[in-house]
Amino acid sequence: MSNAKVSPPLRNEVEPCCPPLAERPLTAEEAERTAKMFKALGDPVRLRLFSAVASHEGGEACVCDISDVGVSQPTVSHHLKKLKEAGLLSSERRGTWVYYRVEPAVLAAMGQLLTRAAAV
Amino acid sequence: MSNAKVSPPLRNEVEPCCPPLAERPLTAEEAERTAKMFKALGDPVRLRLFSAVASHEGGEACVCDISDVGVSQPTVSHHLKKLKEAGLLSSERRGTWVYYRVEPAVLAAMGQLLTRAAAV
DNA sequence: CTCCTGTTTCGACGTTCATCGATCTCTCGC
DNA sequence: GCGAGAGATCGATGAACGTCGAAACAGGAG
Repeated sequence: MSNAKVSPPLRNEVEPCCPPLAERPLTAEEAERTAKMFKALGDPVRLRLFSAVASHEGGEACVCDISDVGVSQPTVSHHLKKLKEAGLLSSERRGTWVYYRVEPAVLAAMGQLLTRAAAV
Repeated sequence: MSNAKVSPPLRNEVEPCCPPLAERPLTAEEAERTAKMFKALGDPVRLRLFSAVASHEGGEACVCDISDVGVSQPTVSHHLKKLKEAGLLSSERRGTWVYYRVEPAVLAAMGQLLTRAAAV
């Protein structure tokens, strides 16, 4: 791929992402958008990686600290990228190491999406 | 796994599903179990079907009422089966029609799983 | 019993995905 | 500059998944 220079609006403004599941039937695009986040957490390895980052102090962790999930290093990097694309994690390079941290706003949105569905 | 009778130090006995994501790093089997539920909601069609059931009055709906999601009817049935296997829906036959309803307890557990992760 | 309607199951097909080894980029220390 | 370590990217491969049409199954109506 030769789009190394491309830098589109990749920022996921996820606050208005999705209405509660029990409010009304989701439209096709709402479902498309929301399903991406659930799908990101729908893999055991990704879920472990995410949990490892979320449970680390400060809500952030170096890749080297969480790479012990039973898969190869490229696979870990691949899954972290997926989580980042889903808007659940953000990454920052500090010297030699890369740190990932959770996005609490997105998590809260997903949580309310479910709890409000249960409340009704 | 053959955990016919588990009685470990598991204080959250709400569901057989999962500890909060930010409590500690999930183990392999915890992640395996939890990921199944997220994966069930990780498909746009399934999410629309689930939302359609959840937003219907009484939290239950006939298949014929929610089959308008843009895919063939066998596909709808397939996805409803997946949601049922994930423990998110339950089905009941009443005469000619089959009604699906949401499982509020599982939803609440998933919600807390996320909101507590965000709270920390 | 026979037809009709609603729902599930069965194969099959094409796509997506998780995973790996090899390679590349970036940063630091010498 | 050069080598070493940490992560990311690339290309390939096998498994899992979503989708469909056809057929089977289950009840109600005539």
